[in-house]
Amino acid sequence: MIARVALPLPRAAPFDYEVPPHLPVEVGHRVRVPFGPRRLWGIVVELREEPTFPGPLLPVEATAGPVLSPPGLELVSAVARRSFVGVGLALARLVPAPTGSRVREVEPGPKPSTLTPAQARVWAAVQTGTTDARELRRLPGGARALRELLRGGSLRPRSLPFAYREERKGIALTPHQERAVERVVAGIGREKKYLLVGPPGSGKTEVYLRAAAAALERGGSALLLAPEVSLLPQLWARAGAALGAPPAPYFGELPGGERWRTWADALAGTARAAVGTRSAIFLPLQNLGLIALDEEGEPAYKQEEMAPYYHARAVAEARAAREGAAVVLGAAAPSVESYFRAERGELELLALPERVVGSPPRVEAVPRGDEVIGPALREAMDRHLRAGGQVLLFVHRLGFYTGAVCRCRAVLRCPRCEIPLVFHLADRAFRCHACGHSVRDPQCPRCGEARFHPFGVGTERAEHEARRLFPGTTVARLDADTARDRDRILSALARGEIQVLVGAQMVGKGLDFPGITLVGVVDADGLLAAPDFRAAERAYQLLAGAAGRAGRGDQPGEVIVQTDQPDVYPIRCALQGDDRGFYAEELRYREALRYPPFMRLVRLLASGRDAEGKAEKLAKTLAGQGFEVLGPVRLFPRRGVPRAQLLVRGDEGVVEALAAVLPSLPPWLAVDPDPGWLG
DNA sequence: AGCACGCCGACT
DNA sequence: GTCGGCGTGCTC
Repeated sequence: MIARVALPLPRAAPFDYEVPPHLPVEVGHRVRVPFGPRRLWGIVVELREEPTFPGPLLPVEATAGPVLSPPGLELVSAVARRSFVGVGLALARLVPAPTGSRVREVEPGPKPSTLTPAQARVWAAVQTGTTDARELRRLPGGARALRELLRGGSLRPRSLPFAYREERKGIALTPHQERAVERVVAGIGREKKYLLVGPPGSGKTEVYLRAAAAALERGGSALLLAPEVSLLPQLWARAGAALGAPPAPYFGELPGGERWRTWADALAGTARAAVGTRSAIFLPLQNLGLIALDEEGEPAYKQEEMAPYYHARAVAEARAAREGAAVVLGAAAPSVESYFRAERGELELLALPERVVGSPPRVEAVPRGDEVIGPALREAMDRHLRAGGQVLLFVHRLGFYTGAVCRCRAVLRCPRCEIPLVFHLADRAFRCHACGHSVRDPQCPRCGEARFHPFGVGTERAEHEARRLFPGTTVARLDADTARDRDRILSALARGEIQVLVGAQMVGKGLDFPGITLVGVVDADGLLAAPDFRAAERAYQLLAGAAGRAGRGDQPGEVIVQTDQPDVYPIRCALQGDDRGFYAEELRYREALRYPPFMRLVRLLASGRDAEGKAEKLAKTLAGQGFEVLGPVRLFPRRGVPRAQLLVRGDEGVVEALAAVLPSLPPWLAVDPDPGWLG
C-alpha cells in the first residue's frame, strides 16, 4: 500500500511512501517519514495501490493516529489551493499537534471508580477548589497521581483566560427572535445560510444559542465563533448555560496542549459544541449542524498574516456545503459583501429590529476643532460623570501623538519599516508599531535637526486629556498596550471603580457594560482617512458598534461623535441609524469603481530582495496575458524585508485563471485571493 | 523549509 | 591559490 503524505513544505505536492504491512495507517493520520537526511511529520492525504512517483519508495516509519477526517482534509486542501500553497504547509499551520506542554490548571471530570491513596488526595484537593497543578504535584505522590488522573480523564487540563462568568436565566424570546430561531433550525442539515442583522442588545447571541441547542438535540454539533479572544468568555459562559455543558474552547493563543485537546475531542466526537476565534472554523466537529459567526463583518475573521490566507466566513460556507450545516452570520453592521449577498438572496435575511436590553441611544455629531476633547464632548462627559454614569472614549489609534513632522516637512519614520513613528508617553519615546523600534531623541534624517512637531490623537493622549479635564475621576485605558491587564480593567469597570475608559478597537464590540451611559468617538474623521476601499465600511461598522455600547442598562445612552464632516455618508448614516442608506450608497460606490463585491481583487505580495523590481516584472507579464493589474506599489518593509504588492482585478474566475498562469509560485511570491485590508 | 552543489570576489 | 557569497535544485 502506498501513502501520499503531505509534508510541511511551502509549495511541494504530497510525497509517496510505502506503508509497512502491519502499520495501521489511514487517510488523515499523522505519520513520521524519512525525508532526505531528516525525518518529518506529515499527514496522509491518500492511500493507493500504485505509486505516483517512479523512483524507489521509502517506508512510513511511525504513525501518531488520526488528526483529521477526510472531509476536513478536503476542506484544508481547497483552502490551500486557493492561496497557492502546498496542502502540507496549510495542514501544518491549521492542525495542532499534541505537545508536552505542562498542565498548569485542572478541572474535574467524571469521578473515577477506583482511586489509589495518592489519587484520592489529589481528587479531594481538586474538589475543595485547588486547581493549580503545581500545588497538586506537591502533595505526597501528587505528580504521578495527577498524571494518571489526567490520562484517565477524571481531571482535565484547564488554563482558560476565562475569569468572567455570567448568569442568565431563561429569557423569553421576542417574536422576531422566535422566528429567526425557527428559520435557522429549519436550515440545520440543509446547508442553509442566514444573515442575522440586529443592533447591539437585540439578542443575536440568544438566537445562535437556541439554534445550537437544537443542533445538539438532533445529535449534531455546533460551532460558535467570535472575532476576538476577548469576546469568548461571555460567549463560553452563556453557551455553557444554554447547552447544559461548557463548550470546548479553541483559539490561537490557547496553549498547544489544550488546543490539541479540543481538536482531538472534536475529532473523536466527544466535544459536540465549541467556541473559538477564526482558526476554530477548521475544528473537526463531527456531524456539524450549526456554525454561527458573531460580528461577521469584523476583519479579524480574515487571516492576513501568512498563508494559507482564508476568511472564516468563506470557510464556514464551504464547510456547510460539504457537511450540510446551517450557517448564521450575525452582525449589527454586516459586511458590505454579506449585505449584498443577502439582497441577492444567497443569504436569508433575518432581522431583529428591536432591542431587548436598554433603549436606543441619542446620537449627536459635534465638531472636533483643535482640542482632543472638544467643548461639547467635555460638557456631556461632565454631565454623565456627575450623574454617576461611566464614559467610554473611543480612539482608533495607539500612543500619544500618532506622528511627528520636522521643520523641513519630513515625517519622522522608522528606519527599518518606514512607517511613521508614534510617540508614547510611557517610555517617552517614539515607537514603531510594526517592529517595536524606539528612539528617544530622534534626528531628522534629511536635515539633521532634532526638533519635531508632534500631531495626531492616540489613546494615551485621550487618556491624558481626560485626566487633565476631570481631575479626581478614575481614568483607565484599554488598548493593545494594556491588553494583559484587560481582565483587571474590565472587572474594575464592572464594579464601577473606573469612570472613564479610553479604548481602541477592542472595546468597540460585544462587551456589555450597562454602566456606560456615554460613548465619545474622539476622531471619526481619522477613521475615514485610511487609504483603503473599505475605509467607509470600517468607519461605519466602528461607529455603529461604538454607538451600541451606550444605553444597554436602565439609563438612556448618549453618543457624541467628534467630526468635521458629519454629512459624509458613513458618518451620517451611522449617526442616523440609516443602514439601508449606507449600504445603498456604498454599493453604488463599489460598483462604480469596480471593487468587491462586484469584482474580485487578488493580492500578489512580493517580498525580499528587489521585491519591487520582481513585482514590476510580474505585473508586466500578467498584463501581457490580459489580466487587469493594479500596481505594483511598494509596501512598508516587514522586519526589514522589503515588500511590494500588486492587485489583479477580475471576476470570480480570476483566481483559477491566475493558477493556470502561475502553476508553481516562486518562493518570493504569495497570493491572497481575498485580501481584507490593502495596506 | 533545509541542505547540497556550484560558480564568481576578497583574503591567508 | 583558498573561503564564502547565495542562486538553482532536490527530497518520495
